[in-house]
Amino acid sequence: MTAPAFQLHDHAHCSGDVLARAEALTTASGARLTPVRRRALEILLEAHRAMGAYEVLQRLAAEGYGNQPPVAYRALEFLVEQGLAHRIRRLNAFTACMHPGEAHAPAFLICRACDTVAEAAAAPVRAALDAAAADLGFVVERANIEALGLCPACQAQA
Amino acid sequence: MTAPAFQLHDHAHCSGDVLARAEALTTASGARLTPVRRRALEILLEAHRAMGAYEVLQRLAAEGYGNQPPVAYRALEFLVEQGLAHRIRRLNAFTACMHPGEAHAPAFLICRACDTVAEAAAAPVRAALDAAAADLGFVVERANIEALGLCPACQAQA
DNA sequence: TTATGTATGTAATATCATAACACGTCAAGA
DNA sequence: TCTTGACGTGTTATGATATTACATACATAA
Repeated sequence: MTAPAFQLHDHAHCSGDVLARAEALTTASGARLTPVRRRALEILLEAHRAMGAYEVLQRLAAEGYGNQPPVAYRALEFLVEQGLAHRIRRLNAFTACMHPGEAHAPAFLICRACDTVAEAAAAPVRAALDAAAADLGFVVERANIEALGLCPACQAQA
Repeated sequence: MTAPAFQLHDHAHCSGDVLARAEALTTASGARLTPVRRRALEILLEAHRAMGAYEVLQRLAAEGYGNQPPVAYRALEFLVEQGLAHRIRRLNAFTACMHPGEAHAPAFLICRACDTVAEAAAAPVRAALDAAAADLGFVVERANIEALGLCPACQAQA
């Protein structure tokens, strides 16, 4: 387990808080946060890092859920659609969204040394992207913005 | 084959031009644009769209090169490192860079209807990303910026 | 020529992801 | 009440993507 996103914080708190908001959001939108889905989200929150689908699957299976890939992929896909999790394509992995419900275009900062992933405020980034796309007449619906580099801790070590 | 990046253009010209610059750049940097590597780049340029590694491999194998995955992955990885091609993670695919040598942080605009990929000028996007990262003390080395949406042509159809 | 680094070929395997179908549950409407 | 349809889950099977490890060849410079 790598260090939490670049700084220490009250993990139990942020985790429980997010989970509560996730419940509220899904019921509000008519979606169902079923046991598998809820557990998948909890697993991501507990790990507090990006996890591969098979890794999540393993944990789910250990708790009595199905142990075939679609079980994990479906739960994760649901979470992503609901804005409760994000997919990090560079890592073929998923991570819990730390502030669901708030409108945000996430940008991910991936440390190449310790693999920690942080979610940065990317509204200005998204705005610049929309503008660049508009120049070509392209309309952006979703965007993946992923940066690879060094987190503060790993910079210090080097 | 989908339409070239959102507008018609002299394809043979842009292709040959890029290839010539690729030669110059690699020799200048001490890297070797060997036959497989050169041919992989040509294949990407001819296709003028994002291609999967296995698709490129098939073409290479048909021309007498090795037919195992590493052949394609190594050539493509080389091209990406040299800035002659880009990897589109959302599509698990690669595409030739249309203006190698020019410093640029590419952003890709992927049409979800026709799968065409365009490379947008993303200097402002990258600047915004660097700034957001700096707020967290993170230093960006490489970035993948990929947008999914609708190209002008497909917007017109809808 | 020999040593060294780099490039390529190949086999084997690891990792990631989806299609297709069966079964169960629940709620809306006949 | 019965039926129907939508949704969620489980499972089998397979497809698609990517890498490790090792062998061989080839260039360059000491």
